[in-house]
Amino acid sequence: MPELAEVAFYCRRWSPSIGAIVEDVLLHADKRVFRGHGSAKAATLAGRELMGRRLVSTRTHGKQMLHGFEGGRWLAVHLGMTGELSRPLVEGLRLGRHDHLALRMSDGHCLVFTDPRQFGVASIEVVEDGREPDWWRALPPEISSPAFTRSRVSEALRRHARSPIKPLLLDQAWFPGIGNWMADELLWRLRWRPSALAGLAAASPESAPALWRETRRLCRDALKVISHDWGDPPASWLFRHRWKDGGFCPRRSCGTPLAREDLRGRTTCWCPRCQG
DNA sequence: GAGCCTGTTCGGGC
DNA sequence: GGCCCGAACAGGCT
Repeated sequence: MPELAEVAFYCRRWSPSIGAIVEDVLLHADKRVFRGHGSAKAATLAGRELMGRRLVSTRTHGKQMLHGFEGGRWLAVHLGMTGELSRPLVEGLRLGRHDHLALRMSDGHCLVFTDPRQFGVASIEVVEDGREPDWWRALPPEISSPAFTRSRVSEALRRHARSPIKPLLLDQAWFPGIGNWMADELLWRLRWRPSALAGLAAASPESAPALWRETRRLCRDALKVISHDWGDPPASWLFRHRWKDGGFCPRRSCGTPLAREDLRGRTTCWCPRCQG
């Protein structure tokens, strides 16, 4: 599921345990989600670094999450396609076969990372200088940040002029947090055809500012609706109509049957009339 | 049983 | 080197 707003939603689930101490670490080190550590033994050793440490922060950056513990211990989580975070009570808890990491906390809750398909990643690291890990500080500007500028959007369009616009929107180096449904929503709002080359947009002076504005607006809207309680976006969004064949364009006075096809390996939904 | 899938990475080709 | 593309990863759900 997780794109920007869903990631924020899951991250928020752990934050009530900020201030609590890790009393036990259950880690299935041989699982694929710990591939960043190189070996199961290394993953187990890294997991031990969290023992006895207090959770001090949780944050997101696009689809990335970073949980900070005392003493420069960090737990990074990427949810991949099917990852989730939960915070059940320790009492009576039985872990499932896809619960790869569970931190038993001193507040009586367990911080659990689940991911059946294991496209997600969990990794633990120690950073002695008291700062966040280097790779985290090197992430591209978040869409909601001032560093995400019109000229950056314009540069993305220019640099990838020969790529269809939709795959470019999925590029986390330029649009961190945008995933498949957000990309479709954005293009539908802009009335751009997903297969149109980015260079076409780059050629028109209004395009980059429009894309910049709508991207920021969509992120804001999605966070508002989804990140607090996983609310469904309103029926006026493409979101509600794009999941299976047979949907209709929700734009007032359109109602055209939506097209749904594979583009570069990703299901893509658009309105053939509005996005002609 | 077959097909589908809200993500990322890697190797091949141009 | 830069960029574009398809394949691969895995398991639950329809």
